[in-house]
Amino acid sequence: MPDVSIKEVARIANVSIATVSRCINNPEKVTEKTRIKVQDAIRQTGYSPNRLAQSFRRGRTNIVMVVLPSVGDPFFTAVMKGIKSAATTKGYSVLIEETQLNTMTADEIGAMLVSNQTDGIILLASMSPFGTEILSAKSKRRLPIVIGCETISPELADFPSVHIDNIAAAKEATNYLISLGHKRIAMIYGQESSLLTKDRELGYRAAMKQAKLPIDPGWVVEGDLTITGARKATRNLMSHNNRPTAIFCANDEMAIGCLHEVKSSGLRVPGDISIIGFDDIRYAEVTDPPLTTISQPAEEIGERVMYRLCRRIDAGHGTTSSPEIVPHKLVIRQSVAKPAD
Amino acid sequence: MPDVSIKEVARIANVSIATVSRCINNPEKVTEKTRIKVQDAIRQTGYSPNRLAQSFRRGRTNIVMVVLPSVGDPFFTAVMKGIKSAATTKGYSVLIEETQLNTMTADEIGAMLVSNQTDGIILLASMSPFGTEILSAKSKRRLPIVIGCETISPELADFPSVHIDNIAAAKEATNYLISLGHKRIAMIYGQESSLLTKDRELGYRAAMKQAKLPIDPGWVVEGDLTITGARKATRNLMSHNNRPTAIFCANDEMAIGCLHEVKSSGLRVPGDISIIGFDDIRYAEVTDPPLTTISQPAEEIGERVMYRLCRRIDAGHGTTSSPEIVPHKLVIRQSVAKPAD
DNA sequence: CACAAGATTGTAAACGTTTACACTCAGGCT
DNA sequence: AGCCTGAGTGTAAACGTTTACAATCTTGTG
Repeated sequence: MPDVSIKEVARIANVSIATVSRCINNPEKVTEKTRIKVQDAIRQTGYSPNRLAQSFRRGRTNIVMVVLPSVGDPFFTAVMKGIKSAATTKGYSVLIEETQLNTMTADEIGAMLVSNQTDGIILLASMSPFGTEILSAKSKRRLPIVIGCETISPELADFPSVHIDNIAAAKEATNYLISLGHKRIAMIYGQESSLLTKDRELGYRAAMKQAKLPIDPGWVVEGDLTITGARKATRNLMSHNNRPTAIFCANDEMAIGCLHEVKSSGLRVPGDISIIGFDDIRYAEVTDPPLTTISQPAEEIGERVMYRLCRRIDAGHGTTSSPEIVPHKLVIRQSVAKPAD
Repeated sequence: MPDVSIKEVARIANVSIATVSRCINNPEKVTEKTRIKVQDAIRQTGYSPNRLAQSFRRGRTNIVMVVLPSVGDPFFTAVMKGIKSAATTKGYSVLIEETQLNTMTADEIGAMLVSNQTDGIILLASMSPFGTEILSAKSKRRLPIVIGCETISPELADFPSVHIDNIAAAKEATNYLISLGHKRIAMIYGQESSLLTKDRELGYRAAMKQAKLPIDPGWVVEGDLTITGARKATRNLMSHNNRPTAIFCANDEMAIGCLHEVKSSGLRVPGDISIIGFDDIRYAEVTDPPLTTISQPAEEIGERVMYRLCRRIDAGHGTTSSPEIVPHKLVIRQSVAKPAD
């Protein structure tokens, strides 16, 4: 049985195609008798509506796109989990695009936004290069966009967003190190372009300033959010003549790389160097030593951001666009101790 | 400027809509003069074709769906990377579905297969429960499906697939332990339902048999492919009265959990217990000690499987469906040593 | 019993493309 | 000049839905 359309069902059930359509979409508008007739015909033919035609007619695909830095990052996959679970209950499928992969140029993403292949977009990556692209796309066709995890750049300010208070969280992490007596505290941040990372750096600097601790410029290094990037950054830190006693990493992925590198340089963690991460990915508790880190409610962020998107899709731009701040938490494990000296 | 359709462009360029369409899709069938006229009109109006209408008309979405056990698993995300890179060069978007998440029932996946929202499917999860669903869907509408990583179950035998030789690889891993003198070798496998895991167990058993080493039934335990599952399994193994000297884990994720559990029980790796993993995820080299494991060319598998799918989509079912075996490699790091006794 | 009102169903248009087919027109041939 | 060819273009149908509107049926009421 090849393509069976609504017409065939109508013929078999001996009703009009309109009735079949109503049977499926507004069953309450149809007599029980005909409903049964039609359902029988549907079963008989194995009919299922052509989604392409539906999408076309309704102007809705029930697909949303999520743009993230990397599907490999356990933190973002945790967020994805929340997104997908919400998406499923709302009847959406999820299309994934990575920015890291360079798989799509700004133009292509822009094109995707415009050519309504998707009903809405969740941005988990700041994508500064895409900023303008998005804005122009948005004005062309008011495509619902919401932003997750990232603090929003001024140009995107009128999009709804869901995230923790990155500045406060980073401050808390740094303060924890300070409270234990650390004075020489380094930080490995992400890419220059990442706002999220910028905020965490801001928090770190604020905490240091408040404690009146100086920051050696050589202590603040870029790690591009990957293990390998962090290892390289850590090597630099280790060879620094004014070596820090603690390192704050802007995400756990980097903290894992950092941890490994410190240990393989012969130093002990936390004996010689304390390390604190960010995100609380699931590997954080099985590192050696288990990682002290800032925990984000990743899955919850995902759910909320998806529900927020749904509201945008349904209600248009009438909805509020104020940022939604979710709580973070300092999780104390064993990678941080008092400084030796 | 709201929705501008091909009609508007035609009006402005003073040609028929057919000509506009041809200008876009078959520029060579149109005079240079009209081509310029039309392109001007397109620029002027900011027109971009309605993808929904295109999809509907052409019966093609240029979207493929990949079904995997969990987006969180670094191995599968590595495969995804390959898939996405190939997909992009071929002009496809990628839709992700997880089986683990239970986000979709078999019925829903079946429905998705049938209602041609996607042009094809890549299965990275064996999904035994979906087997029949898929088959029926396949017969209803010959939807291109290819299978990656998994060995294929008999019922899916006529689908193309790309994977390593899991049996041989597991055998190699086990033989490596045996060659170092281990005699009491345990295995933590995945879910019962996972064929992939079944094959690895087969390889393990074959190697043990060949070496004439007995397998204590208590040595072969289920770990459901997650860190926590593996930790639980490891605790069982540790408390076994005939404790193994080496543990073969069916994936690295579990090996990481296993490693952590062994160490926190006070035993040393590899001093007291050797651990070998499978997949060579990126965390494998930063564990303590770095993990000896079987490496799979994950990204390559992803690319190949995607290209294979493209061929299926283009050529229909005429294409070959023989499995494509890619090479694996034993990566020796430091989690395995000679047994103490 | 007739009629109004409301519930149910049918008719047909519309969504924006692509494409088979028909048509026009220029230029080269006999 | 008439004819043929082929390139370029236009006309109109088709894809499978949804839905406004019209038509019909049912039911309750005067």
